[in-house]
Amino acid sequence: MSRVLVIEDEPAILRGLADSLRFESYEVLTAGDGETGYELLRTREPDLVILDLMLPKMSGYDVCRKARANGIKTPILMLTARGQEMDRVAGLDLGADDYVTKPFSLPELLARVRALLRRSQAVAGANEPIERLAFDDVEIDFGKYEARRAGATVEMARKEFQVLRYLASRPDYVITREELIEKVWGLEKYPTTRTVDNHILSLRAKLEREPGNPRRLLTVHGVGYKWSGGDV
Amino acid sequence: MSRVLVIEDEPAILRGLADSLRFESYEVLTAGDGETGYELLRTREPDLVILDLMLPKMSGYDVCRKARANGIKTPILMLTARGQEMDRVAGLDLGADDYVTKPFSLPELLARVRALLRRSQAVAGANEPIERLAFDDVEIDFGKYEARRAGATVEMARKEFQVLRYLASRPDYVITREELIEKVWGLEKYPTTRTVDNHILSLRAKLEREPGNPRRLLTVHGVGYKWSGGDV
DNA sequence: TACGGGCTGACAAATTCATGACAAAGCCTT
DNA sequence: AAGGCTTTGTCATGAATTTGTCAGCCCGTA
Repeated sequence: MSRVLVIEDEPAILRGLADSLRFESYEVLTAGDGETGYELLRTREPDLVILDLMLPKMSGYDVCRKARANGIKTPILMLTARGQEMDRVAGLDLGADDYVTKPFSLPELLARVRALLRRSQAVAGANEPIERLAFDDVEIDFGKYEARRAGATVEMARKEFQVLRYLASRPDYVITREELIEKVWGLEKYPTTRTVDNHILSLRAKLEREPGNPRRLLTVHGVGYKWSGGDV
Repeated sequence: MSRVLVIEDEPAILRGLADSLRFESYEVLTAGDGETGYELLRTREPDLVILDLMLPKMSGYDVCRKARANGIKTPILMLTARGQEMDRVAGLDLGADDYVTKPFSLPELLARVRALLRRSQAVAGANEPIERLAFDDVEIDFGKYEARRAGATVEMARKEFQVLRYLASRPDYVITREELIEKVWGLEKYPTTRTVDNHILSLRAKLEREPGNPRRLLTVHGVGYKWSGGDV
């Protein structure tokens, strides 16, 4: 799961936030002042920062500005006390991505956290996931989660779509099982490499002309699998 | 570059927006009340309008409605205060193209501005909210919040209209519960994903021929739901 | 106060997914 | 070319996750 850094000086709020976030199974880092917070932001590379505006040693303002000035693009969710007279637009102009006023509703804050993370992950995708894939008599649309073969719908499970999508996004490159697990399953889950084989197996059964003698989903012995895009 | 009209009565926000937009090298027009704003919209033909909902003399609501009534198709980005009693989708009903709740994140607002401009320059929107939907023996008018089946009125709750509308605006594409919640409910409210299921359930009960074996409102296990528009 | 809409929680049902075992295939050494 | 070790194919099975469904509660409105 994602790593969230909370920088907040009021112990009660810090505690509550950290607990709630952990309950939602985020990894949580905390800091009680701006300087410590900035160090953690810089060194531990969280996926999201929840940043109070009023902090000892270095204000949230400054943490935010300094982070952006140093090219740190981590999404920042600002916490400010209501009535804290601050030009909101200007505040966000520092580079914060969203904004919640204290006292805040915890569900709302969590919702915003999720939304920010979702958005940042959507952007961060290293090599563009492909939207469509066509070969032989098969057509696959990853946005619709639809697969057809010779016009007929083929039922595929989510993991199958994901595995295939990842492989096919880098045609002809060999992908190790470890990489596949990291990218498709994420870092939290860590199934056996055997599991990957099974998904390959069922993909072959559904998509290959001769599942026992694959032409598209190829094994590279001792290394991993690859998607072969060329004509066969 | 594009010309943007900002209609907003709070000077601090107006100023901040105008500066930011200019910094992004847009040409910016401003108005502090609805009447002036509407005049500028009519006479200066901006490429985009950022429109506050609460305005002196003529509300953003009315500006929007009047503009559309007069055939002005300029994209409109609505600004609404949080908690302001406004239904998210209903806001779009007026003919606004997008909206942002205050306090908003400036980067997000700018992103939406760019998106709207891009969209308007390309072909008219891919996933505009739809106004009407007809299938099998069912007819739905989202503007009027009316649904009929075999000619007889079907009572549907507002949330049901909204959920259906969002799904049906992107036929065949799988929408996650999270996205549905964000788009229909917004981030201030954040119901359980279970809630989504219930609305789907009741929609199926009202619209599907065989609610237990749906043909239109389909589940995509592990991902979300989709509206299937094709013939069945 | 009654009522409909809407949210939650609980449990059952459905589906996907992970694992382990064993067979088959591949690779390397001799 | 044979043997031995490693890697992969394949399948059955049970665990885990996800969804369907329903009853009950809360809330704002008439």
